[in-house]
Amino acid sequence: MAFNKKNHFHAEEIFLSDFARTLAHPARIAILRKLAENNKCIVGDLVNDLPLAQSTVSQHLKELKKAGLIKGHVFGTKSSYCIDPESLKAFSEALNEFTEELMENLSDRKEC
Amino acid sequence: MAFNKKNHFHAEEIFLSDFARTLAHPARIAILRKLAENNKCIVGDLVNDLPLAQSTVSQHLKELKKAGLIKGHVFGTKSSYCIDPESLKAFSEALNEFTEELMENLSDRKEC
DNA sequence: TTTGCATATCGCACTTTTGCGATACACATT
DNA sequence: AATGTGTATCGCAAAAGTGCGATATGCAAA
Repeated sequence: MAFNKKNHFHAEEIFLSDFARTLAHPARIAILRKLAENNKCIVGDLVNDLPLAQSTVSQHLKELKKAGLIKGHVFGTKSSYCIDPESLKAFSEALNEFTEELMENLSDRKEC
Repeated sequence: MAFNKKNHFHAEEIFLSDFARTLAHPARIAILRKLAENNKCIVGDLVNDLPLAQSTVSQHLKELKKAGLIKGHVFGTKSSYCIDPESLKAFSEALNEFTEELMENLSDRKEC
């Protein structure tokens, strides 16, 4: 933001928007898909599957990790990543609660 | 993106990430909350409730509208916005399917 | 019709995100 | 020890996002 106003919003609004931002790139969605499909993936394979440079993929992995959605393990010269199921569940539930909350309020009324 | 590579990703990945991007700002989360609470809101009230200038709020509304999540109605000199329940439902379901898909794959295996 | 009001849009500055090549780094192999 | 391999990090450039004041626009009231 040009002049950060995050402090002026509620914690949960920030939590939700931060999580949404983590998913706000097709590459990161694709990475999560692949990690789930294969349970875990070595970085090299991800790079081969994605239309992005190795350094770029590495950055996206870093962001997902920072958000807590994935975990990284190093073995030898390679390293692999996998989804953190706990974290995924927490995020998923938070988002669900949010949309549920919105829809509940809506269902009471018809006009608009 | 420095050099747009959206074309290289799958349509659904783009759909999901675009939706996530729409939610990726606390102000837009807050706006959705208020719209749901009040069913609809005149812009002036939103501006009063948010720590942002009128022009900025207007821009966030524009983005939410562009994403299809809200609808705008003009009456007289004022205008009001409300959530589009259909669209909200569609988005919510898409996100759910995504996280379900991820978790299903994960539940089969233990190691990581 | 003039004036005022509510909202949208424009123009600009600043920040953040994205992408990539180059490089650093850690481990393996020879 | 030297070399190779796979990944992370750095530094930069370009693009997108954010915020706001100023202005435009469209309606309403006087």
